[in-house]
Amino acid sequence: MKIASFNINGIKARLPALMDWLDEAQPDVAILQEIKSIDENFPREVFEDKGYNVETHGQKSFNGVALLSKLPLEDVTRGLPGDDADEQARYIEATVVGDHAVRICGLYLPNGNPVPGPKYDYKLAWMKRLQARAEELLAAEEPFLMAGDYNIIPQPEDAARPQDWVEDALFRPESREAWRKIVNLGLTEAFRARNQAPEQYSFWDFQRGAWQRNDGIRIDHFLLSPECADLLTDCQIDKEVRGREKPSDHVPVWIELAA
DNA sequence: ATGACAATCAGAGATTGA
Repeated sequence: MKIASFNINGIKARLPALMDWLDEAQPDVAILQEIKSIDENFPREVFEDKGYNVETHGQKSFNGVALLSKLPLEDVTRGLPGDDADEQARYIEATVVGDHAVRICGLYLPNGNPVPGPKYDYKLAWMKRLQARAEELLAAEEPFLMAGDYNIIPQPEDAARPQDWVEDALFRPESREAWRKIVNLGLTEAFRARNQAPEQYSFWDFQRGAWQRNDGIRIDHFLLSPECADLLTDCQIDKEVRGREKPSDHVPVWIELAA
């Protein structure tokens, strides 16, 4: 089963690029972030015509996540537990049943800039809630994954110019500590489990010719439960997508599971 | 210190992103 994550930066603006990528990459499941659309305006029919089931958790203008799946999406829940007052659409869960049942958690973790400030406080609080959700799911001892745009640069080697990010919410010590606390619950970061190569990025800023200079960062991740990590057979980044017509600033990351 | 770039909503320019 091929499961991909892609921050598309606007479903309306990215529809042609997204359709082209789906046609060639043929993921069984696509976890999308930043649809920037309310549910009613998401073009679900064009994906259903390709054989995908569609579940969205959108909001007006900003954020918004979605799941596309060739297998049925079961027990869908929207929103990250732990704060009923949180109105930002950044989290969706569903179960996909192939050879194994896998709980899919799609997330768009807050950016958190500027630091310090309320946006950074919100990021760290959101990560605590994500940790709590991971602890709940781990207790079941079943396959699950949390994937999406984490807005976290885990290590210096995950940035072309780490010195540029030391004061940034994506790389601050508090951010990376919160990330490590989640990983250290016993989750496997899929990409580094299979690839130690340098200069592997998933985001290049639109500005200053970042793509042309390969000035990127790796901030889109898959975290796998032990039972899910045992099924992992591959993890790759579709880097070339960034060089196409009207691209997102992120590119797809995908895993292959023996599921 | 600022702006560079893109998307959204709205119908200009502010807001957000990373």
